[in-house]
Amino acid sequence: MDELFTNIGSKLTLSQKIERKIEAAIREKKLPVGSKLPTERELCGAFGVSRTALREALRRLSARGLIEITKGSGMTVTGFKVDDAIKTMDLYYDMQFDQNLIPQIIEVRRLFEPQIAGLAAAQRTQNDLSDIQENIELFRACDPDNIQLESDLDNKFHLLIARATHNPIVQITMEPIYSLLPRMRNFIYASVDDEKEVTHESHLLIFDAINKQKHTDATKAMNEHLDRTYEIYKRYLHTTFEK
Amino acid sequence: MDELFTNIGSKLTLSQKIERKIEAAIREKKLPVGSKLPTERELCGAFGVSRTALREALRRLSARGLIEITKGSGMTVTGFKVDDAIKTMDLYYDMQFDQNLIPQIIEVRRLFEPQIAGLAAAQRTQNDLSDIQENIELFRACDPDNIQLESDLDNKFHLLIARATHNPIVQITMEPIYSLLPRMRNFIYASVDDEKEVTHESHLLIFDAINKQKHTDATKAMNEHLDRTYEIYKRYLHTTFEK
DNA sequence: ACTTGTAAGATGTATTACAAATTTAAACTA
DNA sequence: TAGTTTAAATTTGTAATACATCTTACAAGT
Repeated sequence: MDELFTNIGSKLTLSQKIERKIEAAIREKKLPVGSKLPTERELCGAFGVSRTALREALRRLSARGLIEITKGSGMTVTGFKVDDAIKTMDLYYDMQFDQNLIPQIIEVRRLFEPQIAGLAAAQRTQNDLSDIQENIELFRACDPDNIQLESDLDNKFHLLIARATHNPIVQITMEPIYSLLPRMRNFIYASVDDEKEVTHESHLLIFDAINKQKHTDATKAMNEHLDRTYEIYKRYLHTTFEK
Repeated sequence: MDELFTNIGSKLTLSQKIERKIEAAIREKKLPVGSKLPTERELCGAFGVSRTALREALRRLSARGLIEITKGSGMTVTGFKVDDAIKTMDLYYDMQFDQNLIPQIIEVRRLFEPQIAGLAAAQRTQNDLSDIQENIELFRACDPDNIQLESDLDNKFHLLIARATHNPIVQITMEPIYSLLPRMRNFIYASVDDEKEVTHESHLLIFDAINKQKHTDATKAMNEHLDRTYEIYKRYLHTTFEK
């Protein structure tokens, strides 16, 4: 009797059923991206439900990034672009943020970023190069006492390289991680003295390889750069907890 | 007059303001995961808004996976776990799915999976090993005419290795990709003849390296395995479009 | 041609009422 | 007393109506 009588009533609320119907229509391109949805009144009539139930379904869809609602104007199908996915990942990392997420993030960076640098060397455009170069210059020129700006620029450097791959999946994977790094600054970045000079040199090396489209060199340079970050992290753990 | 008269109204709807307030409370752990929210009526009183506006805010939060609403019972703060993030990524890939997503996915796999195999060699447990071994055995024994099962097992193999890293970020990155692969089967997998034997051999090689915790060998074996996949893909493109 | 005013149409919010599910506690039975 | 049933109270879900606010289009006026 366990398996027999389960799942009879769908247990979904009416507004959830409506949500799924519209979502399915969007996924199947029956409602193509950019098209306008019928008005609320029309949809109420079509589904045969009250405006309350319909609107709650629409709120769900807009919260998830599937549609966009403009007061006075109407509703349009919005595609669900890279930024929506990145925001969701941001939320995830925010909720999961704790001490033991840090080693996991470092692990992923050491795993992926050298490869990313290698791909960037192959795919980068002139725009990418000038963006990275500008970032390096800003980093070099910034006040050594301004730890916040310094580490922000450092993160931006890695972000720009990820974007230079021109692969949106790489972006979605890495951008939420970079936006999380500022919160780890107190754990890692601040504990070093002559950090800035060494970082600047590393960045130059990486940029040079990407500029010259030397795939292997870029991978290697990024690898060594992150190895140093890891050493700093380990040193921090040592000085803080071991005593 | 440029700076003076800009940005007066926040342009956020009331329900969006409410959504952000509650979201902030959750992110700041003022509403810890697992705790129950006040009832709708209480929240209406607290915020001084109508039930309509409040409920639309709550619909948004539940759609995004931040809270769970149970009819008759109440509302609780849910964790926003790995599965929520994966579902979002699934939606993204579903919406972006087109011809040129395929090369991007292949690119990411060739970029990341060898590294993942290397990490798996270091982190795998006995459970991981037996799971992978079972998968290999099922693959070997499956009917060669059952293309569907065959490619599902193939995907599962790679999924198990990603899990063997025991790094949730790796999971979130790769799992949505694997769940997308079945839709690419028609594009890639089916066009090969003696695919199964070769795949089986490759999988054995990779497993062996992971089993013996040989980091470099695992990376290399996975690399070669994916190179072959890429060759198949190129061959498919050639035979299909070029003529 | 440009600005302003007006009306129509769309989404946003408020209110009231009731339906349906769950929880709680009382009443009842063995 | 322990367990079960019943009933009431609580909570979320849906409906219906009214009005507010924003957008757009178009007409009117300068």
